[in-house]
Amino acid sequence: MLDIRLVREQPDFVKERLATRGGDDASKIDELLRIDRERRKTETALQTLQAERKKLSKEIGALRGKGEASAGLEDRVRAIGDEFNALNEQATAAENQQRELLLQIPNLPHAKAPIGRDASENPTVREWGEKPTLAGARDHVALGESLKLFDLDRAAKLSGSGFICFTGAGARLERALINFLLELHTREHGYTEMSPPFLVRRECMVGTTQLPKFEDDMYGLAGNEMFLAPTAEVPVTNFYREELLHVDALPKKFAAYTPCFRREAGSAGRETRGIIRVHQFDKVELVKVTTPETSYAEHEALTHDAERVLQLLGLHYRVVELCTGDVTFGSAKTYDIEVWAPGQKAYLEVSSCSNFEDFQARRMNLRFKDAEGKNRFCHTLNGSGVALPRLFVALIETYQQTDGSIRLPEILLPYFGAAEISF
RNA sequence: GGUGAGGUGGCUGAGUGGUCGAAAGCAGCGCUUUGCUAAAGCGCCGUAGUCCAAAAGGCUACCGAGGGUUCGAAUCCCUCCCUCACCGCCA
Repeated sequence: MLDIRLVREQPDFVKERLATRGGDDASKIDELLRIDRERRKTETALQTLQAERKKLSKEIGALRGKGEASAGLEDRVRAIGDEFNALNEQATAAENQQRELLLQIPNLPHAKAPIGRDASENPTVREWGEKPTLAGARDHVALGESLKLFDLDRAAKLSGSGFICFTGAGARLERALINFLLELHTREHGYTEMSPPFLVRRECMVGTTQLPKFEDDMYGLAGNEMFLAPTAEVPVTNFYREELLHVDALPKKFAAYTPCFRREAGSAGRETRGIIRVHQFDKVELVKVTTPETSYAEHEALTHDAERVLQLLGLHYRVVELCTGDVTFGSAKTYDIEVWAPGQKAYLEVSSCSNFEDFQARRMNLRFKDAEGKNRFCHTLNGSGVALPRLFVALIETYQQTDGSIRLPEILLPYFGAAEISF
């Protein structure tokens, strides 16, 4: 969430930055400022009252110690109590209102973020490799069916539409890719592997900004007290929530494989062919906790770490920077990595690498003690490294052979145990 | 799931109704001393909110969270969360 002091001191700047996202956050800022004024006024009155009560109570203690009467004073303190309760209620209400409102307001896009309305205005930052020329390329659904890599019809029988069940070589390939990704990021890119819980508390979902705004997209359990994590970002970023880290311990770098659970409410019919958008998918996620000074350098590095996956697998991709109208709720700056899928004749988003600056850290009270001994909020970052089903799609569509088999890139041999998938 | 013991500052840990924002130790910072490494002595050292134009400073809150009792709560009571130990069940 935003720093209330920044909002208070530079409301026009905040409104201006928020306006680049589109939407009507300016009115929320005005409301926030009104509540903030009220809150502080109430708190000041409350504190004066408390100071009075504290002083009198001490006098009573002193009188009693000497065995003297204190009934008059006690009556006055009792009277203060009623006034206190009323004011206290007001102060608490204002505080809650302020926090709730702050939780609804998105992060300020980075000062240099490209201005734009929606995804169509995202500039391409770079491209790697070339589109393979495949005459009559089949798409992954046809390939998957003929090679029995997955079974969508029977998965629907188990769990409904939008679920995958990998089978045979498909299941093996999925597992091989997970191992390939984890090995790459932990052995070569210096991330610490983490295998976190998939089920997380409500507070964690608030910490990483999935809640309260996007509750409808989440799978909640036990009366929505717990949630199936929609990404490993949630458990991994919240790992140090409410902690004070030492500056020397930063940056923290984690790589985690987890399944991801998403309702995808409202996205029916959009990019839903085959296994491109599903309710449960595997992903290896990269998460960093850094100082404010290094977060942008770490962001570039994290993006490159994710790109390296596609480079090693020889898959053509492009990196786009999300414009102000498309950047996600909590992010200040995001790169999407989109891999080319010849069967789709389209780029598929396989990774979204974001710098949240202190937006998440403030929500989860994640701080560090800097060299001067001052406590400051950390910066948090994450990016997919990468999402499995779409990688799977690009891989089998890119490496399909004219005879219907798939010849895998050599680097996967130790993980998959074979060079090709055929009948 | 049951029973019991606990949750105090960055960490360890004392404190069972008022003078406790909280002893002591460790870590950190500053100074002094000794020819280095090191050690010793002295001092400083929690967080957040709020008042003031700001600094200085003041005030308030915070001893797991939320309620309650009381003139007054780290301390007593209730609920919840978490940790540990033992028992039960179980992959």
